[in-house]
Amino acid sequence: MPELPEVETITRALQELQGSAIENLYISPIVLRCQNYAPNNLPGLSIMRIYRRGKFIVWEIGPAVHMIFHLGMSGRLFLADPREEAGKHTHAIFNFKDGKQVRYCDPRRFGGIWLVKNPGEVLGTLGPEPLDPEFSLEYLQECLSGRRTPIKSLLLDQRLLAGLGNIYADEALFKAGISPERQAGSLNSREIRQLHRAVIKVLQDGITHGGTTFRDYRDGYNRPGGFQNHLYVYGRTGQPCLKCGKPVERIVIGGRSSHYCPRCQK
DNA sequence: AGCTCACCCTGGACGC
DNA sequence: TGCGTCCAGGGTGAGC
Repeated sequence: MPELPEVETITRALQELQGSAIENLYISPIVLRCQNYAPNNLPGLSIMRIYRRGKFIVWEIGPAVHMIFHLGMSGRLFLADPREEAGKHTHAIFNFKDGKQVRYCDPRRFGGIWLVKNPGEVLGTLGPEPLDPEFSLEYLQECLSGRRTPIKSLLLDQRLLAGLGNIYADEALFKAGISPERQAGSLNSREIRQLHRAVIKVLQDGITHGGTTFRDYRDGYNRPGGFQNHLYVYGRTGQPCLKCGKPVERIVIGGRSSHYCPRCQK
């Protein structure tokens, strides 16, 4: 389940493609979500820029095309050795004139590829980047104010904040000492400040360790990440809290599993 | 408008 | 060993 730190790690690896020209490509129609530009016109064009927005990876191609990837929960986008056989569930392959190859694989097919002229068509509803100054304490305060929905559900809403997923939302709430079930509007200013700091910190730490490999995630070179060794609550149901020793509990909030310490998180 | 929940999909874990 | 069942979850959209 690639979230912001995983997608950022992949994006950084793929940035070595900036300046490379496309030789040929294959995209399976089953992963092509939207297309207002013909893939046949791509060969010969160069990758101008590669960047991340929320959990999306954007390739700016030629003067006016954007190829946008979302990895869902089992997707991989990585530089591959063209001589190696493509695995099952390889839905797209990009060959570049300098000999590089990128593959897109996604067994569960929750992800997808968009080929559009205007990236806003896909990214337009996203909230601010959590690691940009735009995500200020005041902004978070405004988002939570008056909301009765559980804080956990709100943190996963990409319209308010782009890039947070289940793992880092649980970790941020643990770090801030806040129960995932709390109504968002009930947090006091001290708690909001702690949550604001915690969100930024867990994402930065995740990036530092190259992301979390819980099941499927691999980086832009198809290697696992290292942050799974630094998780406090996610996936640790029944194991002792690393701060107080009380067993970590798992509950379902808004249809998503949530892991928390009933003693450390109020 | 705000909120909850079912749905999409497949590999892997688990029980009998 | 092998079969069946259940679960994971991001984003979307239906329904209350």
